[in-house]
Amino acid sequence: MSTSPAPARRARRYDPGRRDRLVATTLDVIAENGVAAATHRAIARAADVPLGSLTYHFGSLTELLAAAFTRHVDTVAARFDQRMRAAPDRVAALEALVEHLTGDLLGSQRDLVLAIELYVAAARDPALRAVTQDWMSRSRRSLEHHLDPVTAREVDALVEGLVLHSALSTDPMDAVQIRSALHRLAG
Amino acid sequence: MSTSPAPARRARRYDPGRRDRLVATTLDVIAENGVAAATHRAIARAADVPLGSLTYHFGSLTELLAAAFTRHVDTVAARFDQRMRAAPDRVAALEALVEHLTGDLLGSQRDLVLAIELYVAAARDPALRAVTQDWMSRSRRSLEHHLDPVTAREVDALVEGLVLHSALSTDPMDAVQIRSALHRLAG
DNA sequence: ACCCCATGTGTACGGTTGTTCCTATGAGGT
DNA sequence: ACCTCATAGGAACAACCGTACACATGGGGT
Repeated sequence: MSTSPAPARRARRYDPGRRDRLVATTLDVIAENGVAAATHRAIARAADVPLGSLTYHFGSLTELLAAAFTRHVDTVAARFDQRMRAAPDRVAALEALVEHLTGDLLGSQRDLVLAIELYVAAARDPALRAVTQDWMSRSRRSLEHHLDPVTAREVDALVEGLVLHSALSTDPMDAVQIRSALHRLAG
Repeated sequence: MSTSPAPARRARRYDPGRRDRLVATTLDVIAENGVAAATHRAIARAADVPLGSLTYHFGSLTELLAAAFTRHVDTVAARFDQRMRAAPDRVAALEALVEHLTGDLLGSQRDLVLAIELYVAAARDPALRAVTQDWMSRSRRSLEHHLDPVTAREVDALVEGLVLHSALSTDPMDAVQIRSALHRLAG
């Protein structure tokens, strides 16, 4: 009778790096079910931590969401900048962009969803808009390695539109169409 | 003592067209505070009707939101198609598009917000995605009056990106830049 | 004139949310 | 060995939500 008195007592203790893990889990939850479903409880469940742990590590839910999106933007922006920087010339840069779009972005449903969800969050919460703007400016700066500022801006807008279309449309553009559009705009 | 027994009793009765008014009010609330804030109670307050009236006229909140977005998309799509159809040739169509963007869309914060909020709603609710897709296909068909299908599609994506940028960015593109980008893509 | 039912109205319910708060615990400095 | 405080843990709260429902009311067909 007294062998197991506590009903599945949580033994977890001393969990360094939990803060980081919470940020990562938050991204997973957003990618899986959207920002709207990224509640304290859903994240706590996914990370297998008690509810109170969230508000201990992050002052508010918005703060946690901002941390998560910031991490994601950092990852994607760094990868993108590296690709653009690695291209030897304008033509190679455009091809790298096509690859980035068709391979990484439109290929992985996860990144696509996260992009849209960031727009959603930014549209709703001014505190998160800073993250979106950071993403947009970094994206533009990466493009400017091989494109003049004006063209970079136009290409950036087109890319944003392509992502949106791909996420919400039933028949997204394929690589050939995307390459053609980019070359027409920047070629 | 008995002169005013009921505390501000609502005298309203017999309100034909209330259903339509609810749809219009819903759009106002969305434009003002976003889909996230478009709750039964907020809409009821804005339309000055009791809470129960909403669920009487619309089976669910999603149904009401869909009706509102549908009305908005109908309005904008009709206006846009008329503009495109009225243009005598390709060049005039592009100029009309510039006007549509700079004048109507980017000019009125309301339409801009509603566009974004529709994306938001569509991203979250599958039932609303049909409205977004309807908008996208109608928009493309309007462009096809003077543009070949491939170009129309590319322009459509660019326009969507421009709208997104304008809504979320701090320094949106001006008419000159937009015209230049469109001509490079479709000129 | 009368009745019916579409419409209007107010309230209540069950559920979920963000956040607060109190208590427990053990790793690290002394 | 001991004390301390950053962290872990769980319960509670007030606010809000969508929806259901019971009841009033009067316009329009008869």
